[in-house]
Amino acid sequence: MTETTTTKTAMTETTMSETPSGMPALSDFLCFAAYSTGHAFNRIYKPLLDRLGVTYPQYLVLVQLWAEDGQTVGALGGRLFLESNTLTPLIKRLEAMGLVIRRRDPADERQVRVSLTEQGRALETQALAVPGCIFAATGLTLDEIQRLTRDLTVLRDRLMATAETAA
Amino acid sequence: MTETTTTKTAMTETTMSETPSGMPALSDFLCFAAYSTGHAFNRIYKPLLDRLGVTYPQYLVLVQLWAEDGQTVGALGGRLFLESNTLTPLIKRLEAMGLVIRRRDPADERQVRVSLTEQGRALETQALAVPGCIFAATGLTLDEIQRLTRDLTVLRDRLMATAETAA
DNA sequence: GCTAGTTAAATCGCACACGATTTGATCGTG
DNA sequence: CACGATCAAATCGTGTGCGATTTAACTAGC
Repeated sequence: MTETTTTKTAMTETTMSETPSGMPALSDFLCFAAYSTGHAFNRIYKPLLDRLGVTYPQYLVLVQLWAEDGQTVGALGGRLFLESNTLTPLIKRLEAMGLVIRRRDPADERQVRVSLTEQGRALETQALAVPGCIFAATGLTLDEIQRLTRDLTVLRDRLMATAETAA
Repeated sequence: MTETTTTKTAMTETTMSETPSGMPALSDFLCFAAYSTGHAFNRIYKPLLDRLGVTYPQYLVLVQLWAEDGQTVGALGGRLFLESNTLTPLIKRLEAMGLVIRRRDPADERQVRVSLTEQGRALETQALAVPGCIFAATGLTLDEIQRLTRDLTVLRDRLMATAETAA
């Protein structure tokens, strides 16, 4: 109880399993669980999105635009937590595929508005089946999914608030 | 109850909020929550790992090696869910930094074993503070972290099992 | 109304991820 | 022992992510 292992962290002092080296086991890292689950989702999405001809981040942009067309690059980035350095080339690829058009906003030429083409709108019909497939792959109930989604969202927002403060 | 909206998925039929287009709102996507939480973690880790001079995936490899030195590329990949096409260049960067050495296994020349250098072992002391900082950034209790980690791990393993079956 | 400061995208460089293929070593069967 | 199958890494090409910088457009203060 009155140990002298003062170098240990709060995490390792209590219940986390620990390797001989003193570092907690990787399986205990929440961040690794989030990291690897994200990749696992990506692998599930891949075959479904291949049929649509888009990648997962491209799909996320399209979901945004199906909900509200003509958003600026900044607005899309705000919702997806991505910067223009990631979005600009991604959206240019969507444009090259003929799914969207990029236009500078006449009222503020600094901004670029992204609009769906007819083909881009049409793709939503194909995409409607995707969420159901993903739902089935999780093997979770709707309640479990909602709770997990909420918990992760709370965590994400807290992490981003911390990152904000640190900056 | 006896609706005719047969094109809707199980998810959209029940409780998920829905945009005018018929696609569930992005905030409802569990996969997006995992995806964005992973990125949020990455941004928290960045300043901590910058001091160690490594990236997050490089850090994960080092955590593995601190737990068990001399693992093969395949064994590391099995634990991190990464393939040699990702790991090989990553580990070569660790080698270029002088943190690890790569050696072909004499007993089976197909395999490459990755071993920590003195400098690589020494880095663990610096890294011991990292998990505690991350823990603080989450603002969660240990119980909450453990439950979320377990839930995510279960989900990840189920997704990977599905991907396995589909292949 | 001109200039300094701010803002939105775009650009550049680097490091993952991952599908697909290649190279080299090992194994299994005849 | 031979040789095809299998296996572990490595290689190659494409597409994110993101820090840092640049460019162009707007805004505020004098």
